[in-house]
Amino acid sequence: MMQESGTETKSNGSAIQNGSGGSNHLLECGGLREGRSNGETPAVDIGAADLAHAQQQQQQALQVARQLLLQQQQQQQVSGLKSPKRNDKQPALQVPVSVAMMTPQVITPQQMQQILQQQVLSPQQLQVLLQQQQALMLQQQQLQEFYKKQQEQLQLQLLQQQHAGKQPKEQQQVATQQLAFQQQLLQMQQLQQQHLLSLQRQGLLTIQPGQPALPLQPLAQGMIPTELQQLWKEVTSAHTAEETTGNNHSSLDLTTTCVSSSAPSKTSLIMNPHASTNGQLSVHTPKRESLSHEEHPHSHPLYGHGVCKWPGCEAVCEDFQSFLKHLNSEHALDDRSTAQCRVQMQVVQQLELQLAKDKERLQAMMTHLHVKSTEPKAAPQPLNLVSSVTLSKSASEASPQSLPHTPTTPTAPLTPVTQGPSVITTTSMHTVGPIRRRYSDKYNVPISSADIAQNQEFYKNAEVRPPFTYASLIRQAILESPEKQLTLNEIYNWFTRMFAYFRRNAATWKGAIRTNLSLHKCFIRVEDEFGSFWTVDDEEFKRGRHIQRGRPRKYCPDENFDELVAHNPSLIKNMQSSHAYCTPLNAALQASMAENSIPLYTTASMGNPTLGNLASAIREELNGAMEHTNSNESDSSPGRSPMQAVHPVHVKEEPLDPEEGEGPLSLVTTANHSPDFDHDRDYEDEPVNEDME
DNA sequence: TAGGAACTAAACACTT
DNA sequence: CAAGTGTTTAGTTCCT
Repeated sequence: MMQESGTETKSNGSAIQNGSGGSNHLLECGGLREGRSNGETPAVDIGAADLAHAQQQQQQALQVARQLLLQQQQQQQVSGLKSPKRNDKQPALQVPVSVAMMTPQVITPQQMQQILQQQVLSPQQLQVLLQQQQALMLQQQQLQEFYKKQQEQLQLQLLQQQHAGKQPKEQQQVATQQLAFQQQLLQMQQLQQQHLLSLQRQGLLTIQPGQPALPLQPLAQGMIPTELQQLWKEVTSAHTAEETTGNNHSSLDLTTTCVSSSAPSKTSLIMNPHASTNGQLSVHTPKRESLSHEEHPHSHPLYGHGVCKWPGCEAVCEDFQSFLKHLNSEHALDDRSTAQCRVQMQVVQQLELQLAKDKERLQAMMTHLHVKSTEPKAAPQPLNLVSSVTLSKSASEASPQSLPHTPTTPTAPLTPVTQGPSVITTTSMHTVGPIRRRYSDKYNVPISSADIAQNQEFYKNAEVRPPFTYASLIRQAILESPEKQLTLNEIYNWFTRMFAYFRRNAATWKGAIRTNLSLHKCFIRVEDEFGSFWTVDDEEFKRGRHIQRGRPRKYCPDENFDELVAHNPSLIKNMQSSHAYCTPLNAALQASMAENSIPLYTTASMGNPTLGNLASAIREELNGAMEHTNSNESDSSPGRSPMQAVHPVHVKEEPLDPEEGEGPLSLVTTANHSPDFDHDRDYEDEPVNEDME
């Protein structure tokens, strides 16, 4: 079990509470407290987890690159003026194929989600993303330029041939086009390969365990016969079409535009068909190569420095001729080469997808950050938090399909991501370690139902720790309920219902819930004849600090108080916590406060109108004084209601005087404390009052 | 580095 | 008595 815990800790990783080595195990061990011993396991588990995590990051990076690529391509396609017949002809093929082809390397929707969530966007990361994007754009530009040139060349050739005018025009042109196209393909592949390599170098692209040497397989020469066939067909038809349009110049321009803009996607387009029909060929790659070499003998992408650059080959070839020989013999079109090409295509496709998605996300993030940063209240840190939230949102939105959320295996490095979402820490992705995402509490940014709803499906199915604090979640659960109140058990149920993560280790998180309910002032326990339930004082929650350690016990059936409560069942926790020190008047005052701050209780707390009014008056006075005090207290009691601020400290009275009276002692003790509402006295200055009494 | 916040674990008390 | 509930404290980790 220790291992389990370790694993989970890791997997959840940074996300969760990496922190307590001891506590983490509990998460996994489902309440096996005894299992606490763990100091040792962590190390081992961590290793494995780290690996997993690294993989995940790599995948992430891969997808980022892909998305960028894809998006660029899409943009180009859209902008591409008369995108040629090619696009028209094979539009349907592309999608299915690409999807199918991606499968092997596909990141499950969940993983994607997690990745997205995990995306801890530190400034450095943003920078990296931007840089990557820039690099990609540069490459795109290069591609475009290249295609322009190619087109020009092609046109020149055409013109020349037409000049010669000996051969049947059509044949000549087709042949020329074919030549040029082959060349283009090669060049394009080369560029893509370079791009992939560069990605690799940047660490964006990593070899996946199941895909050995993947990145090393260039597209060059990867054209499958069918693809070539398709391509040529298109070329032919396209050319014909161009001819019909007449003007060579205009067609030239158009072509240039089209090609340049849609070339990359075309590649995939053309290739895609292949995926389905595992190529049998009719056209020969060798031919193509030799053709292209005739024109650019030394520019063969697979040949350089006297070495065959076919992935994993590196055979030494004295001269270009021998290289060609070698190429044709060793890397002829066979199953292996085809498979390699296919794999490479998948890689490219994935990269494209990821690029597109990540670009979207990046934009959303930046937009969001910008917006938030302009908001007066938002502090830099909250911004991060908020943005992170948005991040996860956009992530899920961007990839709705990624929501099939089949929970990944427990050992999967999912969690790390989890934490990411909410907490974009300044720690870069590599150090994703313990990112504790505490989303709304800290900065008084309550989770909106939308926040949770956005990823509701995800959290329901993925065993990912939600990036919200317990307090936030509890609040959410309560607020979501029709009555705005829930029993403890109902809160439990909400957690298990809404979050797959809370379907295990019940002892741990249930305990955490109880602790939070007790410690956070914003949670108010209300008793009625049927039992007790919890409500939330949203104002208190928004105030920020919820935990007030050492405050007097809330749960103390004091006689006077009980009576009061009997009439005002909704007397809140706040009151309870301090009632011990207070007289009924105090209670009334608190009730009034509750009334003002907690609409929910208005009626109840107003049980005694007179008291309520009186209390209100007093409260106002108090507020004035307290505000003064609070302003000095700064963060120590921002959320504290005046009453609580007044009696913050009864802290350990019970423990302190064990002799005094057991059992409901706290009540007794507290009750004895200060029968009169002596609030103006600052108890904080006098930590231990009991003794004084 | 200190302090605050969040979390976890645990102990204890009370209720059902 | 056991289980559930509620409170409190201590310790850990993370973040500022």
